[in-house]
Amino acid sequence: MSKCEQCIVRQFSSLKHLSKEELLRMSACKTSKTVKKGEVLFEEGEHINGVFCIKEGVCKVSKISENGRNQIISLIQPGNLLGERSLISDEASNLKAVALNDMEVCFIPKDEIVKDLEKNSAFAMGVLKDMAKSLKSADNLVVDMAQKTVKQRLAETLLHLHSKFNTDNEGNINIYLSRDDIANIIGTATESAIRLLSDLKKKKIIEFKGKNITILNKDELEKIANGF
Amino acid sequence: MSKCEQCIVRQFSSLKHLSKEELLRMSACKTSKTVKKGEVLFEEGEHINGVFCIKEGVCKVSKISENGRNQIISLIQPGNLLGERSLISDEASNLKAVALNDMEVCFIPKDEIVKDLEKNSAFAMGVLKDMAKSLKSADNLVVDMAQKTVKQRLAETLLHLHSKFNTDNEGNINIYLSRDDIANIIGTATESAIRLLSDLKKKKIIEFKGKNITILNKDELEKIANGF
DNA sequence: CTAAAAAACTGACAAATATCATATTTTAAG
DNA sequence: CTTAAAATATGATATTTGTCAGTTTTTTAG
Repeated sequence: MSKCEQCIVRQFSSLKHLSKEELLRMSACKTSKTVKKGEVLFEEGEHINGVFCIKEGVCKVSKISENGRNQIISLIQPGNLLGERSLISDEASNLKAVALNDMEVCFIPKDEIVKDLEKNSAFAMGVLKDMAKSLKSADNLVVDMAQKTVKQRLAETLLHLHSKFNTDNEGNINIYLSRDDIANIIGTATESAIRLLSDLKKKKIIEFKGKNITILNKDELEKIANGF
Repeated sequence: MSKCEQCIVRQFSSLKHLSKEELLRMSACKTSKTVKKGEVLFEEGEHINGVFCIKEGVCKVSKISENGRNQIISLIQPGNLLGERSLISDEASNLKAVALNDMEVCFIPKDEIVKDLEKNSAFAMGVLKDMAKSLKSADNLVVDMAQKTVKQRLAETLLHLHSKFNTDNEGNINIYLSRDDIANIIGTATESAIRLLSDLKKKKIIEFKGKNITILNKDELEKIANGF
C-alpha cells in the first residue's frame, strides 16, 4: 500500500498540514479504490462517514432539484478532498458524486479525520480555509445563476472549464462533457445548451468536434460572459 | 460596557464555545456601534479585519453581478456573526452588508478571533460547522436559482422569510422588505416580482398591505414552490 | 400640510428560454 | 459489420421573463 506522504492529494489539499505520524496513522486506516466512469461515489442522502481523496480522474458533484432536474454544482479534480462538508456537519450528504472518467480515490474514515481536526489546529485552519473558499465560489455561483442569462453562463462555464482543465497552452478544454452535463452545469435545457454552442461555433468563437471543445476567441467569450 | 457573557450572539453563535477568560479578553477589545437603517456595514472589496456580532436588527448581504444588478445572498439576524468568511480567507469581502432596520452590532478585531481559533479547537470546530451550514444552504440556493422559475423562487422565498422571521403563529412575515429587495432576493426584475405578488394576492394565497405580507394558504404556496 | 421624490403598480411588447417533435449522427453491443 | 440505442442537432411553437413607458400611491423633507 502506498504511503500518503507522496500523494498528490497531500500536496494540494489541507492534508499538507498533517505531520508524519498523523499521515502514517491515516495511511494505515485508509482504503484505496478505483471508480469506473459513470459509477457513483455516493448518493444524495447517503451517510458518507469519511472523506474521499481524489488521486486520479474527475467527478461531478450534483443535486436534484424539486423539479426533478439535475444541477451540477462542481467538478472535482485530482489533489482535492470530497465530502468534508457532510463530515463536519455530521449529516447525510446533500449532494451526489459520479465519476466522469475512471478514477483512483482513497477513503479516510471519519473518526480519523475528526481526531486530527481536534488535535492539529493548522489542519483545522486549512480545512476552514478550504471551506471558506468553497463558500465564496458558491456565493458567486448564486449571483451568476440568478442574474446572468443562459448565454452568459455558457460563456463563463467554457472559460472556467478552460482555466481549470487545460494542460497545453492552446484553447483546448481537456475535459469531455456531454451536452447534457454542460446543460446541467449552466442550468438550462439540453437543447438550449446545444443551440448556444452551435451559435458560438458559427461565430468562430469556439470550435468543437463532438465533446472536444476548443476556444478560438477568448476575448470575445469573456465579453459575452460579462454581458456584451 | 456590557460583558459579552450574556449577549444573544454568544448564545446562538459559535462564540458559545469560548471560555470566560476568552470572552473577557474579547469584551475588552470589542467596539459597539449602532447602524441606522440603510447604512452600510461594509462594502464589496473592503477589508473588514474582524467580525461583526449582530445584537439587534437585520442586515442584507448582497453582491453586484457583472450585469450591474444586485443579488441579495442572505439576511442576517440577531445572534449571528458576519464576516467570518473573509476573515478566514484573509481577503477583502466579496459581499456588501446594508442595515435593513436600525441595528446594534459589536465588532471584534481579527487578531483576537484568530488567536482563539488557533488555541480553542471547540471554537474552531464551531466556526467550521457554521461555515459548513452556510455552504450547504449556498449549494441549495444555487440549485434553486438554476432550476426553478421565478414564480417558484418567489413562493419559496416567502416561505423562507416566514419561517425565519415570524414571531407569532400567524402567517405574518415580520420583516419589511421593499419590492426591490424581494426582487433582488429571487433574482428577477422588480416589475416581475410585483406582478407575481399581485397574482398570489388575487388567488388569495397571500395578503399584503404595502410591505406587510401575510401568508394565507401555506400549503398552496408550498405546492407552487415545488412546481405544481 | 404640501410639494417633490421614491416606491409600487400596470400594460404593451420584445427577448430569452423551454418544450415537443423529429431528424441525423455517434456509440455500444452482439 | 450491423443494428439498436443513445446522443446530438434542428425547427416550430408556447411560455416565461425582461424592458420600457407611463400612472398611481406612498413616503419624505421642508
